[in-house]
Amino acid sequence: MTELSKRFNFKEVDEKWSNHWVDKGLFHTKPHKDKKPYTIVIPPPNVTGILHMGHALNDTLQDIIIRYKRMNGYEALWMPGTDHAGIATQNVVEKQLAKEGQKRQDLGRDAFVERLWDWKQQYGDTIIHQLKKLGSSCDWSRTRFTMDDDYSHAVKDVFIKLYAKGLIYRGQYIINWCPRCQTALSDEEVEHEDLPGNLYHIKYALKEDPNKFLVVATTRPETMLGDTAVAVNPKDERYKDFIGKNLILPLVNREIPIIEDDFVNPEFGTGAVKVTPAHDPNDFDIGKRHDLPFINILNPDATLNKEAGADYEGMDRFEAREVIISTLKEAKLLTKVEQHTHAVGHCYRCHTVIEPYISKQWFVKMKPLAGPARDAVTTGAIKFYPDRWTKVYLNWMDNIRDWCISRQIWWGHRIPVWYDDQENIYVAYNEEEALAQARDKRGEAVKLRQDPDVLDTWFSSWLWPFATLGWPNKSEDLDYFYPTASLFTASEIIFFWVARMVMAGIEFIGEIPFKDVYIHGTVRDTEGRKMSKSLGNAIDPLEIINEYGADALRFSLIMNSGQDLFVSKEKFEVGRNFANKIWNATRLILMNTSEIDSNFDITKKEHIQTMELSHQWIISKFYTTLQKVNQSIESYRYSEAETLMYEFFWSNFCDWYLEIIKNKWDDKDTQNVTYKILELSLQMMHPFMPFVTEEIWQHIKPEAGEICTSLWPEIQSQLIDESKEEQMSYVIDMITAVRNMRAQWNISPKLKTKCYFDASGNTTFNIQEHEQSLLRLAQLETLEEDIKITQRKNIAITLVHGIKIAIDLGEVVDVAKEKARMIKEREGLIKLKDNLAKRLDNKSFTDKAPKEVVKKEKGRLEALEQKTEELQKVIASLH
RNA sequence: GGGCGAUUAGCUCAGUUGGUUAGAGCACCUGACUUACAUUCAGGGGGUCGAGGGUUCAACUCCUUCAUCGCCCACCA
Repeated sequence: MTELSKRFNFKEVDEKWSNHWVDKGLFHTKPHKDKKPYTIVIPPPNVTGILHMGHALNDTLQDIIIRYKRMNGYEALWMPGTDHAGIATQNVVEKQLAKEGQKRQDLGRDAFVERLWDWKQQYGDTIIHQLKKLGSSCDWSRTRFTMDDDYSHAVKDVFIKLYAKGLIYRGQYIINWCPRCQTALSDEEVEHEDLPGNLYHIKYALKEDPNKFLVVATTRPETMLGDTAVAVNPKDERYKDFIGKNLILPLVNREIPIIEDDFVNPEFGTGAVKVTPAHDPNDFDIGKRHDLPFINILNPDATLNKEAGADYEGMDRFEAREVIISTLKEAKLLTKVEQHTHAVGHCYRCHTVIEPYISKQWFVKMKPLAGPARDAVTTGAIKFYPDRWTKVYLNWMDNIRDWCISRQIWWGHRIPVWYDDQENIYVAYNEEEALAQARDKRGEAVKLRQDPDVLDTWFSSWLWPFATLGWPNKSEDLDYFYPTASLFTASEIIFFWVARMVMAGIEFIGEIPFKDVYIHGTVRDTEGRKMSKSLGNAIDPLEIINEYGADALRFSLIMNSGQDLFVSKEKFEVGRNFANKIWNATRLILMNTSEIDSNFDITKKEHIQTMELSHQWIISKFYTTLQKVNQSIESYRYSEAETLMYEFFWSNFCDWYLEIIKNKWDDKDTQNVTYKILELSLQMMHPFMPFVTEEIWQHIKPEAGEICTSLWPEIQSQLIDESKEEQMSYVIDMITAVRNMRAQWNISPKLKTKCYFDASGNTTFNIQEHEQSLLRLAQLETLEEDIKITQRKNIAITLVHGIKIAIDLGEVVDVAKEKARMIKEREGLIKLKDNLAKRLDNKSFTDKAPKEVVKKEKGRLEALEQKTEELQKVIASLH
C-alpha cells in the first residue's frame, strides 16, 4: 500500500494529472456511431486574456457538465480556442510599441500586423495553459483561433453571402467613434455611464433683428461650431414667429435657419435645439429630413479641425468646450448653466468618451436575421437558464438596429472588398477574383485597392459554433457535433455574442447553434464591485490555485454561484478543506482495508440485505444523494449538487459512517462497503473536483484506468430504503441526545458514563442492536435497559423518538437544574402542541386542506402530546 | 424614463410548484492535540425571512404598494 501524505498535496497532483490527461488524449473526440454527441463550445477568451475569476467560473461550469456527460457515455466535445479580439489586442501591441517610442504608423500596416502575429505566437496561448491548470477537459487537439486560415475563410464566406443577399451594405452614417482607438464601434460596444454634467443655455441672435435672441440648451457646447440649424417644435407657441427666420451662429458668424421638427420636445431645456448633424445621432436624422449641411468639425483624434475655425483648430474637444464657455460668458451669451446628469458613451475597450461621428462604414441589416432568431427562443427551441434572460434577449431582438461591422484598425479580418477608380465595389475571396470581376465589368484590366478596414471581432465570433467544426466545408464533425448542446456565458455577452450566434446558426446552417443557454453571475469583490485590474480588487485565480489548489478554486466558486458571486480569499478554504477531507478519509480507508473482495457487488440486494444497518444506511444514502445530484446537474443547479455531495461525504460518510464502523475493520462487509462507497463517491465528485478524485482513484483502483473516463454510477433504486435511513436517524438522534446532555453537564470527554434507557414507548426500534455505536460515539460505559428509569437518582434524562434515555451523573447532579432544563424544554413543546391543536380545531383547515396534510398534522400532534406527557412524568419523578 | 434582480443568522448565501419547530458555510462561544484529517472533532448561542396592506384553512414562498441597493436597456439636446 502506498503511503499517503497527511495533507492533500495539490501542488504535485494538479500538474501531474492535467498533463497526463492531455498527453494521453483522453478528451479527444471524434464522430462515433454508437455514441450520442454532447457539444459545448467555449466562449473563446481573448488572446490578450489571462485567466480571471470570471473565466474560472465560466470554465468550471462547462467542465463539470462535460465531464459529467463524458462519464455518462456521451462523446463529449468541449471545443476550445481563442478570439483575436481586434481592438483589445491591437491596443496591447500599440502600448508595447509606445514604450519603444513608436506608433503603428511608423511600422506600416504589414510590419505591424506581423508584430501582432509575433505577439500572438508568444503570448496568445497563455490562457490556454491556464485553462489546463484549472482542469478544463477540452479537446485540445481541436484548439481554434478566430484568425486561423480556415476560420478566416468562413468569415469571408459569410461576408460574401450576406452581401449577395443584400444584407450587408456600405454607407455614410453617424456612428460611435472612439478617438483613442480611432475606429468606429457598434452600438453594443458603447458603454453608457451617467455622469454629472452641465446644460449650457446659449443665446443665438436673430439675423433679422440682432436684438432678439433664441436661447438653445446643450451639454456639449463645442459642437455648436458645427451647427447648421436650430430646431423648434411646430406646436410650440413661443417660437411660432421664429420659424423660417435665420440666426447668426455665435463665434462662427454663420447664418443658420430656424426649422420646425416634431422631434423637439418643448418641455426640455428651452424648447429650442441646436442642430449639429455631423455630431449627434438625432441631429443627423433632422439634418437628413431637412437637407441641412453636415459640417464635421472633428479630426479622428477628437481635436477640432479647420471647419471649427482658426481659433479652435487643433484644440482638444474638452479644452475647446472650456474655451467656448468662457468666450460665450464674456460675450454675455451664456444665460444659464444648469446641472444636468446625462448618459455619456464610453469605449468598452479603453473607456474613452466616444463621439458620434459621420463616416462611411459597412453595416449588416439586422431585421431579417432577427426574426428567425427571435422565433427560436419563443418556440422554446432555445431556452435560457435562468428564464428571465429570455425577455432581455427578445427585447434586444425587437429593438434591433443595424450592425456597424467595419473597424479602422489593422488587426483582424480584412474586409473582402475592393474598389476601382470609380468606386465600384467588388466583393471577393481574394484580389485575383476581384480583379477578374472588375475586368468583366469594365471590359479592361483595372487597378484595385482593398478596403483598408477590418471586421468587428464579433463578426467572426458569431460563427464560432460551426466555423470551429469545419464550416463552410461539409464535414463529418459538423454533422455529428452540431448543433451544440449548451452554452455558458455571462449576461454581458448576450447581445454581443449569444444573440448573433443564434442568427448566424439559423442563417448559415439552417439550424440553431445550441439548445440551452446558461447565464451565470458576475464575480465581484465583497463590496459588490466588479473585479478588475484597474480597481486592484481582483483575486487572481492562479494565486488561488497555487495556495489552495485547483479543486478548491473550482469547488468554492461553484458553491457560491447562485447569482452574482461575492468572493474573498477566505471563501476558497471551503474547497481546500473539503479536498483535504476526501483525502484523509481515503487515508483512513486505505490503512484499514487490506482484503477487498474483487467480486464484491454492491448492487446485489440479497447480499446487502444481510448486512448490518450502518452499511445498508450508507448505501441507501449514497444512492439517494446520487439521484439528487443527477437531477441538480441536469437542471444546471451546480451549487445544489455540491451541497448534496458535501453533506453526504462529510457528514454522513465521514462523521457518522466511518466513526461507526471504526472498530469493525476486520469485518469483510465493512471493508467492501466502505471501499466501494469511497469509489462511487469519488466518481460522483469527479466533475467538480477532478484532481483529488483522480489522484485517489489511482490509489484505490489503479487497474481501472482514469476516473475521468470511468462510467458514471448507475442509480440502484432497489438499494434506496427509506426505512433504513429512518432507523439510522434514530441512532444518530440518540447519540446526539446523549452528547448533548453530556455537554450540558460539563462531563469531561474522557469520562465514560453509564447510560439507561426505557424503550417501552417505541417498539419498532431495537436500541440494543446499536449498543456498540452508542457506547463508542456517546462515550458510554454501559447501556442498560431500565423500565423504572425515572426513579433513578442523579441522572440527566431525555426523550428521543419515544425512548427515554438517561445518563448517570454520579454525585455531581443538581436536580433543580436538570428539572429546570426539562421544564423549559416542555414549555417549548407545549407551545408547539397548542398551536398545532388550534390549527386542527379549525374546521376550515380540516375541511379545506388536503387530507394527507391533515393526517400528517394529526400524527405530529399525537407525537407531541405523548412526548410532553412523558416529559411531565419524568419531571414529576425527578427528586 | 423603461425593464430586471436582490433584500432570510454578525457575514456570504440555500430554501424547486404555499403545508413539520426556516437551513448551510464562515465568524462567534464552550470543550477536546480521541494514532484519517486542528484544513479536525463534539456541543452551543444567534433570524418577528426589508416595511405596510391583501389573497388563503395555511405565506419566506402568491398579489399589491413602498423603501434601500445593484444591474441592463433607452436618441430628449
